[in-house]
Amino acid sequence: MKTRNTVSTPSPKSKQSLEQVSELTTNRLSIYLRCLNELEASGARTISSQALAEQFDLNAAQIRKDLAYFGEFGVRGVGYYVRDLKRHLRQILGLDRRLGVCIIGAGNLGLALADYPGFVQEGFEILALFDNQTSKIGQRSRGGTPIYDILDLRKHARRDNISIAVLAVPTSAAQLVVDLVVDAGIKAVLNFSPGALKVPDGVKVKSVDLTVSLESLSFYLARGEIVRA
Amino acid sequence: MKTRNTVSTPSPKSKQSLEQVSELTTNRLSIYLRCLNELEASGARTISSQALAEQFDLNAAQIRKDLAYFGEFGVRGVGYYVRDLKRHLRQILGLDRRLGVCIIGAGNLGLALADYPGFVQEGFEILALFDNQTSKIGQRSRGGTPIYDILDLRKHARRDNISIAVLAVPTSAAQLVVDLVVDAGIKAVLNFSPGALKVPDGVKVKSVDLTVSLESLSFYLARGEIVRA
DNA sequence: TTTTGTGAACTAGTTCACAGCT
DNA sequence: AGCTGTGAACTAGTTCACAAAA
Repeated sequence: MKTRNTVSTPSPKSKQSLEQVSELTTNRLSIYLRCLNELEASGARTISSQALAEQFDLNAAQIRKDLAYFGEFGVRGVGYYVRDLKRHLRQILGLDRRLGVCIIGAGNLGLALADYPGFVQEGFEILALFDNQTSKIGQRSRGGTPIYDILDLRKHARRDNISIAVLAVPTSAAQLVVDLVVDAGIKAVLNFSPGALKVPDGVKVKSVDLTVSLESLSFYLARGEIVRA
Repeated sequence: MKTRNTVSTPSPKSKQSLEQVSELTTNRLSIYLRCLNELEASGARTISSQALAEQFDLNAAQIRKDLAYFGEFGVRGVGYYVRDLKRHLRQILGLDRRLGVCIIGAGNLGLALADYPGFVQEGFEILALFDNQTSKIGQRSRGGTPIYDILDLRKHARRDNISIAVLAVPTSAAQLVVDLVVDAGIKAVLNFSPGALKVPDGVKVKSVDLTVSLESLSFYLARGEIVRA
């Protein structure tokens, strides 16, 4: 609407570099991409926000608003071209390239994550595991991911261009390890340890807190009993 | 001064059964409990919301407001008694009892979760794994959790009083499996499969979506490059 | 017509600031 | 004095509803 530029590729808004996009929005972009993958697999060429919302239990206005932060990808009277929108979302999410991932902690969880099929997806590539136990260093996960010495993290991070670290270490080691990760120049961390981690500005941490999740379910169960009583 | 044998709690507000408490609040209750555990371990007897906020990077007013949904646990001029508040939080979160947990899917992830130390905590007890592969049924996880036939889920759920199911199955099986879980009378599900699950009212699903988490980190990295450019 | 993109209205969540209790 | 509990103010997020475009 603002752009007079009527080219087929809808030039991304200047908004993109100026406005702060909420994490709730970016999480949904990821969900939209997944929906589009399904739609494309089922042969759909176009989809309206209305149809997308109905099919995947979302809100149509929210879909449009989320997308509108990044450009005008739709066609009025038609909807969105599935293939086009997919491409745009992949670009917005930075998935139009390889993303090197390492997993720190070659315990049960780390090894499981290394071979988790849902994890090896889109542009992500799990390049290495790291641990401090000498008995593990030099071994490989079942799927073949090599286990290196945590002390060599910086070296490998640079050489293999690792951009995301997944933390699967005991709680007691978490802060120490994330400091090493930051030191190795890695700017994005997916943390499975409970509790908050201190990192400098410019480093992003996302935490999956299993204790909080379970306790929240417990609350729900306890509450349900009260209500029913 | 302090609880002598205060069996009757400072009468929980009638609010408790009436008002709808946000999930953000219940997640934070879990975090507060963790903080209190740390504080108690370090010998603190009382803590003010201010001190709690400073020490754990929270907001004092929010702590007070969150707690106030459930009762008046503080003492003006003093703060909160650590041990008392811990007890109240455990009761609110329904952790003052055993909670039977099962894990569905005895693949890498399911087996790792069964033995994950952070998982066996508070009132939670991982009682069983379930799978449909005959080669796995009858075996045990390293930590000793038995693997049963998914078809016997209902039987075991009743016998062992399982109240929470953790789903660690392939995406393609997720909806089918959650239907079995619901059918077995389980009312709370922690889902590790990507994508939404349909469940009837009265069943609570919490999802940990690793794809969304990773893609959100990727977005952050891509955005960072744009900003810096 | 259909459907987008978006201001406006609404709802939810957070933080402020202070009366009132200890 | 110190600190809680809470209305009020503020901020963030969602949904509505409609003008404009295809």
